[in-house]
Amino acid sequence: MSFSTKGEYGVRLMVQLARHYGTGPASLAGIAAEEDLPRAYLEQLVVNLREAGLVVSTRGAHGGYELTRAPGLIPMSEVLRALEGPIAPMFCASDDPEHATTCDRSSRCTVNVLWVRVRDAITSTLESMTLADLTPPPVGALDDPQGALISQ
Amino acid sequence: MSFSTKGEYGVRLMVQLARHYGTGPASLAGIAAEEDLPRAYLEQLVVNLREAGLVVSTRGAHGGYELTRAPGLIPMSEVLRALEGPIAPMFCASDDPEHATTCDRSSRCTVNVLWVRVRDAITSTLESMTLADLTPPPVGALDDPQGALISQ
DNA sequence: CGATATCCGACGAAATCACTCGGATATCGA
DNA sequence: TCGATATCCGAGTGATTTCGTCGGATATCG
Repeated sequence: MSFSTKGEYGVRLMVQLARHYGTGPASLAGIAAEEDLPRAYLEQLVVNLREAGLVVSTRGAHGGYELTRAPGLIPMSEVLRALEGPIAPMFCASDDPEHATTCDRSSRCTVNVLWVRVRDAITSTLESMTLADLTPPPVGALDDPQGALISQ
Repeated sequence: MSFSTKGEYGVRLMVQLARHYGTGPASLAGIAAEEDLPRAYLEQLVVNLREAGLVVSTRGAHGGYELTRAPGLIPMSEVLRALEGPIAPMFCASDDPEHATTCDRSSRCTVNVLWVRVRDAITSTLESMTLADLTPPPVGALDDPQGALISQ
């Protein structure tokens, strides 16, 4: 019962992009260095983020990736769905109707409600948080009272 | 992001034990047949349930397993912790303090709060449901709308 | 005694995870 | 135009986890 490193690294990648938001594209090499993550692996993850429309890329020198929206407008549910696929604690309780394989026990299954409730708890939590909630304030904002609240 | 078959099969096993609650031990062979699950595999899972104090076993002929408590007194959080280990969507957000490996990023990590909230959403959902909520009422219980026969 | 169970450890195939590698393509500054 | 810098893309790989199976020891009941 845990997210993989795709979710972990991908979220950290997105936080870095949020910190650079508005200052042009940031390269994977730079982010990999800042977060101490394998660059070639991030390359794989960012494909999913791009296909989900969360980031856009600029090729060539001084290229890189940037968010397509302000961090406050990007719910974490969208980020994790892009990285890890549909949120489904069990195959019979996916939030993607396409991947919800109807199990042959459905008629007499009394357990499904458990997985559905767990799924809804996860998705509503992820929907209630945005990238901005995970992004530390810029370096100069030492007297920001909410900054201390986030970093606790 | 999903529970394994340990969680799935184990919960279904527990539901069967709940249905048999109060009528003496139920054998794994019988439950495996009822749920169409591999008996030898259930044998492995039930070890964890026994060690967690959720079931007791009776050896020998006419032996089997039975719940140690009424289904209504068994929260699903306890069942899934026994089957899947500590609930932790990320290694740095385990509900078992012993397994909560302090990550070296903890001082500057802004992402941890996300995993903690997801974890709390899962655990509180699992704590709010008991085995009785997943156990269909017995066939002859038409005059027991509250399911009191199983839940207490 | 023999049928029925739990108990216990070991083994193994298959899938998934967490990457790495090599090269093709695009863009910029000099 | 050249070369440095990046993204893009598919393939491959070793380690780990998952999902079981198997064989046998032990306990209990009739």
